Amino acid sequence: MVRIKDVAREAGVAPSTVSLVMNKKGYVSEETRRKVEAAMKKLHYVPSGVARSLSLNRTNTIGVIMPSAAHPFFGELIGELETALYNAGYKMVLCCTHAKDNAEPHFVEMLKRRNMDGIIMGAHSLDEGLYDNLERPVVAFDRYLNDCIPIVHCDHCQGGKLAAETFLRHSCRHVVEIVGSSIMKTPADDYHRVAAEILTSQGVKVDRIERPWNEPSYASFMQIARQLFADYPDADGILGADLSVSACLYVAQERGLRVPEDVKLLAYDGTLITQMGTQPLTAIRQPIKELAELTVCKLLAMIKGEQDSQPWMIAPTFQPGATC
Amino acid sequence: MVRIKDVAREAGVAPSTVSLVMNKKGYVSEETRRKVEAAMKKLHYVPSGVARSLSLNRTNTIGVIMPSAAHPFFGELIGELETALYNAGYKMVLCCTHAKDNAEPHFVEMLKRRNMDGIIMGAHSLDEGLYDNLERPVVAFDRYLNDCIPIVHCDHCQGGKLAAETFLRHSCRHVVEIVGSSIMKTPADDYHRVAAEILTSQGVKVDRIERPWNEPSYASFMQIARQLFADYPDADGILGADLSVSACLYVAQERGLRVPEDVKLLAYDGTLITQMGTQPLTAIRQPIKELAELTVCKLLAMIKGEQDSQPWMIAPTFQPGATC
DNA sequence: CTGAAAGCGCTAACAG
DNA sequence: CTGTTAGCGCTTTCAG
Repeated sequence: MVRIKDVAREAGVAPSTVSLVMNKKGYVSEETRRKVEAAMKKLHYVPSGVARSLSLNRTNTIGVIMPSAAHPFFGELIGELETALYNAGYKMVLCCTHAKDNAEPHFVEMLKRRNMDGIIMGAHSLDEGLYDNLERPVVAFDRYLNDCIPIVHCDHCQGGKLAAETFLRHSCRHVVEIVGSSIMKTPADDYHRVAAEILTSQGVKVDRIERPWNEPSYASFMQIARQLFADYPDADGILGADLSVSACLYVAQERGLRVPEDVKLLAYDGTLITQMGTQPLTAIRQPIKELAELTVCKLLAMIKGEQDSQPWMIAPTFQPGATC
Repeated sequence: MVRIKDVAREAGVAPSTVSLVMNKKGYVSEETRRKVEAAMKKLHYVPSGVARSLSLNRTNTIGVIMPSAAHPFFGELIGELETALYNAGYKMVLCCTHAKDNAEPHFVEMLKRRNMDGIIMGAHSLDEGLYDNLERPVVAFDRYLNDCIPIVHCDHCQGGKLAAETFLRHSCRHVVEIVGSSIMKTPADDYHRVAAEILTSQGVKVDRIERPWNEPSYASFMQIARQLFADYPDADGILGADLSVSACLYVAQERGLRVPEDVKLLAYDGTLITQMGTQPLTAIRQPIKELAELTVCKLLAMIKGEQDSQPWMIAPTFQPGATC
C-alpha cells in the first residue's frame, strides 16, 4: 500500500505538502502541485479515508435508523435521505430495526464511538434515555425521542384537516380510522386526532381500530381490514396508512362493496403503492423527498453548529385517486 | 474526550492492558480486569471506532450499491442484506445510483480509500473497468461486472422454465415478454430467453417488448403496458417484472379484458406488491432473503480469505395468485 | 511557499 | 500477566 509519505518522497516534497495538494488547501506553487499530482498518479495513490477521519475527528458519515427498508414509505424515504446526504458529501450507514433484537442501542453505540457524525432516527424507540447525553447531533424523523431532540415531520394536523374535508365533501356519515399501536406516541397521531375532531364536530360518527405493534406483514393488514368490515359494516369512510387502506380495498371488493360508491377509502402517505393496482388510492401525500431534504439540512446544520431558520414541518398534499 | 490512556491512568495500568480488557483478548488477571472496567465506567469511556479501524486496517463496514431503495425488490433486498450483515457484525453503507450523476465511481473510490471492507454491487454498471484491480473484495448481485467478480443470483433458467410451464399449463398461444433494456446484459435475461425457447418449441408465439433504460417511474410501466396491448391485442400471456405486470393488470382491465380468463399475467420477482391490490399476481418468486444471506456469506468468506463451498445460485419458486 | 514534528486514539509485538 | 514502544496514515500548526 502506498502512503502519503511515499508520494512525498517520489515528488521530492514533504507529506504535508502532498496533503495540501490533495485537499486543495493553502498555497502551493504550480510546479510543486504538478510534481505531486504526477507522483500520486504514478504510484496509484489512494488516500486512506480512515486515517483522515481519525485526524479530522469527522467521518462524513451519517447513521440512519429506520424500521424497515422493505416498507414502501421507508424505502422511499431511505432513498431520498441517501440522495440528500450524497449531495452534501456524506455517506449513509443504514440500520433497520424491525426483526432485530436490540439493534437500536447497538447502533447508537456506534455514534458514540464516533463512527458517524450524526444520526437520523426514524424508528420507534421504546428505549427511554437512550438518546440522552449524546455528544453528536441527532434529528428525529416523525418520532418523539426526548425533549432535546428536534423532530422533522409532516404537518399532520393539516393532513388530518385535508382528510376530514375529503370525507365531508363526500358526505360520509361514519368514518373508521385505522391507527397505529397506541404503545407508541408519534407526531403522526395528530392526523387521526384532528380528522376525528373535525368529523365529530360535523356530526360524523368516528370509530377507530388499532393495528398491532411492530407487525408489518401484509397478512396482518388484511386481518385488520377484515375485522374492520366485520365490526363496522356500515362504515362509509376509511382512513389509514397506505397499506392498511390497500388491504381494505381488497376486502371491500371481497364483500361486494363498491368503492367509492358504498365506501370511500383515503390513504395516508401516498407512496408508490397507492398508484398501483386496478384502482389507484386517493391519498394524503407526505412530501417524502422534501422531508428527507429538510431532515438532512437540519442535521448538517447542527453538525456545523449553524442555525437554520426553516420550519421543522412540511405540509402534506391531496393526491387524487379512484377511491373517494 | 476520554482516551484509552486516561482509562489506563485511572486504573493504574498500561493502555495495552485496557485494550486487552476491551477486546477480551489475552490473559488479564481478574483483579486488573475489574480495575479497568471500573475505570472505564467511571470515566464514561467510549472507544474510538475510527482509531480502531486505522489500527486494524478494517472497518467492519460493507458498501452496498443498488439502483434504488424505493423499488420494492431492491427495498426488500436492502433490508435483508442489512440484516444479514448486522448478524455478522457488519454495518452497511448504502449507495443508490439511480438519479445520481456518477455515483458509482465515486462510491468505488470509497472502497479504495479503505472506508469499507468490501462491496456488494447490485446496480447496473456501464462503467467498464471500474471494478478491475480492486484490492478489496466485491460480490455482484445478479450483475455481470467483469470476469473476476463472482455473482450471486437466482437460477433464472429455472425461473424461465417455471414461467414457460405455467403458460403451457394454461394453454396460452401467444405470450409477450416485457424485458429490461437491452443495453444491459444481466443474468436475469436468462429467464426470458429460456421461457421463450421452451414456449417456441411448443408452438407458442412469443413476442417481446423492451423497457427504456434506467426509467423506474410507474408512469413508464403504464406506458409500456398500453403499448403492449395496442401492439399485441391477441396476447393471452404476459411475463415481466412485478411492476410491469402490475401495470398490465391495470391496462387489461381498462381495455375490458378479463384476467386470467382472457389473458394470463405472470410476474417475475414476487415482491410485496404482487400480494397487494384486489387481484394478487401469480408470480415466480426470487427468494430474496436467501439470496441476501448467500451474498453476505460469500463476501465475508472472501474478506476472511476462506473458501465457501455453497453454490452461487438459488432456485426461484412458484407463487400462486389470481392472474393465471 | 514548504518542511519538520507533534498529534488523532488504538493495537500488537516483544520484553520483562 | 503487564508495560514499553512503535506503528496505522493523515492533518496541521509553526518555523524558516
